[in-house]
Amino acid sequence: MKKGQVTIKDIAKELNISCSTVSRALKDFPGISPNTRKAVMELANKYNYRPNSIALSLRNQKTNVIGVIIPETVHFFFSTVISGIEDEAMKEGYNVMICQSNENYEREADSIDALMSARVDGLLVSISRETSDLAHLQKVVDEGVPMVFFDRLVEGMNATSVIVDDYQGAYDAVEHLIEQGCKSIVHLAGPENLIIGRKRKEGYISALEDYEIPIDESYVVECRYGTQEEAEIAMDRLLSSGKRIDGVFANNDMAALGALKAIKRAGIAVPNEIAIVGYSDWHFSSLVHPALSSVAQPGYEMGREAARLMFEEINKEERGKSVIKILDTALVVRESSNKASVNQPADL
Amino acid sequence: MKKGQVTIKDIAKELNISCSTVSRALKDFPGISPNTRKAVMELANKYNYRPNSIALSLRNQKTNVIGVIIPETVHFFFSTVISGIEDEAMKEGYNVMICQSNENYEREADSIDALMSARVDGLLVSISRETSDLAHLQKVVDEGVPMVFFDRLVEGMNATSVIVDDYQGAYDAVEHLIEQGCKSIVHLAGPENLIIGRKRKEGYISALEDYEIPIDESYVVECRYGTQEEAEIAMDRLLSSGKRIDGVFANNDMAALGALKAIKRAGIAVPNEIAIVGYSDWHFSSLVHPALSSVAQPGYEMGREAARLMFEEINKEERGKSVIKILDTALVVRESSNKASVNQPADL
DNA sequence: GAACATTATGCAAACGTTTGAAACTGCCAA
DNA sequence: TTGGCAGTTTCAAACGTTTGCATAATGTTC
Repeated sequence: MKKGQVTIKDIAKELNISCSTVSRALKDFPGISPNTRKAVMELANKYNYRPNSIALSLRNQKTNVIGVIIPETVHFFFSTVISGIEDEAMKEGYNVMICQSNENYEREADSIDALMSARVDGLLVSISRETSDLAHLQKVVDEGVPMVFFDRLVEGMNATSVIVDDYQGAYDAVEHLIEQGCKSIVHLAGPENLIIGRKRKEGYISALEDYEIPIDESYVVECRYGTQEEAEIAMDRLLSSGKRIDGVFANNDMAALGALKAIKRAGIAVPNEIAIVGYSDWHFSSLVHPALSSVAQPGYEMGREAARLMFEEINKEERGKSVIKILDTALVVRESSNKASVNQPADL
Repeated sequence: MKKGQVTIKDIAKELNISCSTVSRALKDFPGISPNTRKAVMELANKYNYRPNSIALSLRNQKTNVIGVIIPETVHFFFSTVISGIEDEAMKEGYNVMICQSNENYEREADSIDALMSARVDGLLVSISRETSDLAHLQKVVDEGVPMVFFDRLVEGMNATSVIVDDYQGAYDAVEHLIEQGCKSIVHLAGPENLIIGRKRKEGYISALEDYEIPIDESYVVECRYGTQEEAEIAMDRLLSSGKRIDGVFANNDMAALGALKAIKRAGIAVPNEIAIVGYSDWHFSSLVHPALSSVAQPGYEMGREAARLMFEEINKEERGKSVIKILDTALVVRESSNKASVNQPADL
């Protein structure tokens, strides 16, 4: 027996008929005699024939593959996005090619090249933290390949995007802290070059303004890498500065956790003396002690929505104008910011 | 300008030369005049020419794509495996197509079909919990497509696999509990149909035997789904049964966490009255309170190793005999099982 | 000025599939 | 006998690329 998978040719040869006939028999085209059809079907079944997607792609100029570029796969939020993309793609009969940029510009550009070479029908991208030069992305647009950004909005590029309402999420979080009685709220901010971080900071500031709390820039500390250690150090410094602090709003949960650690080590009670709210509602947030309040982002929904918008673009003839879809966040209040909860025994 | 990406044909037409010449010029073949080469290169650059992988795949009968089938992407361990696979694949110039089975047999079979249709050069598979019929996998082997299993060994199929030494990992964990003075150790076991779970149970039993602790089957409770809630209920039941219990070895960290919750709610001290060790060392394990001891599995390494074995198989002519690569686990001792630590203030 | 070597280029087939058009088989009617 | 028609089937081209072989154009040699 021949190696590899069976092709239409193999079937044609074995039955002594032409490829065209086999092709038509396989798809119930009119004008094929019942006998021929039956013989073809049987052989196809016997040899487990599967249409060669590569050949189809070449002929149809369509691969039914979408490419995904994501900063890291090992990240609770992004893994939920992938899951959403995958589910939606499978439903639509698309395969998904994944590349992780590891937050590295070079690798992002290389990955885009690889995916473009693979002639993906569309690209779902969340740009790396490092990326500021947009040439590689512009090329994609110029060549007419639909592209949808998710989670991280790209400035200077008018493209369809799915993001979360970071401003509102942050506003809600800070408002909640204020309602809990906080007046001196620290913000562990994200890096300045990601819109995401800036929007959250804006939400923080607006909330303070709306409640007539004076804004003190020294209460805003940039945590560039968003790691636990970085936040811990930043928090230590703030605590030992002697400033009055009764609330912390962190740009992400890892930072919130770092802050929590520093605060506990300093012997300060959470949430009673300092209340904390994080951002992203990572998997671990509900599991630490005290359980961390956080702003939940709908990752799975984001993945599905981004894929959906992509398929819309793929299916329509002319390029429509780009949409920005904003998904709502949900503030999840847990022990770390809920002063009413502290008299109950802390659970986990 | 023509829509879509530029092809060799486009360049050939514009320069009034043949495709062959362009093709050869692009890859520095001998026998092309410097002038022609230069003209081709310039145009290729100008139009951002990228070889069409689809056409290449068809011609070379090789796609440079590997397929990955994974139970879920939203899972700390699996996401690290994906990361390892992706890094290794990119290094070797391969793209990665990912399908998640969501632990569903039907979907797993469909995904395999889709990937085979896409003519992937190899398949990396971690089978779903549900899978017991292996016909879909056997077909892959029969058609000569290299396949490597990871994490979950497939019985009745002699295939290259990368797994973790579950027996030893479990043995180490239970031995550690015994060394901490535990004598009545509960095992929250995994589902019987996954080898993984059975191996861990064997490790548990061997450790008890080696230390001459009598084995009581009622101390082994199957947690089919491995959720926190399931384990919590199981633990509640065990605690209220009046049995003496001073240690828990759980089949995974979620179950360990469920047990921890139940135990704390019952007012029993961890680790002093009951010590707990989980399995997998999920991201959250170090973050809960008390921090959970766990058996760490090298997910990233597993991904890389599986990919590496796959490329080896792809590159050699005849199918070699299948290897089973066993990676070592590492016991990470934290507060939940370290009685020496309890006098120090619990951190987080 | 014929024979030949060298250099640069083109032709055609192949990979697997689809599809419009052409062609072949019977068969019936004019 | 010819024409026409339906029912089947085949041909050929196309998608983008590579590559063995053929060919063209030029230069070199006796």
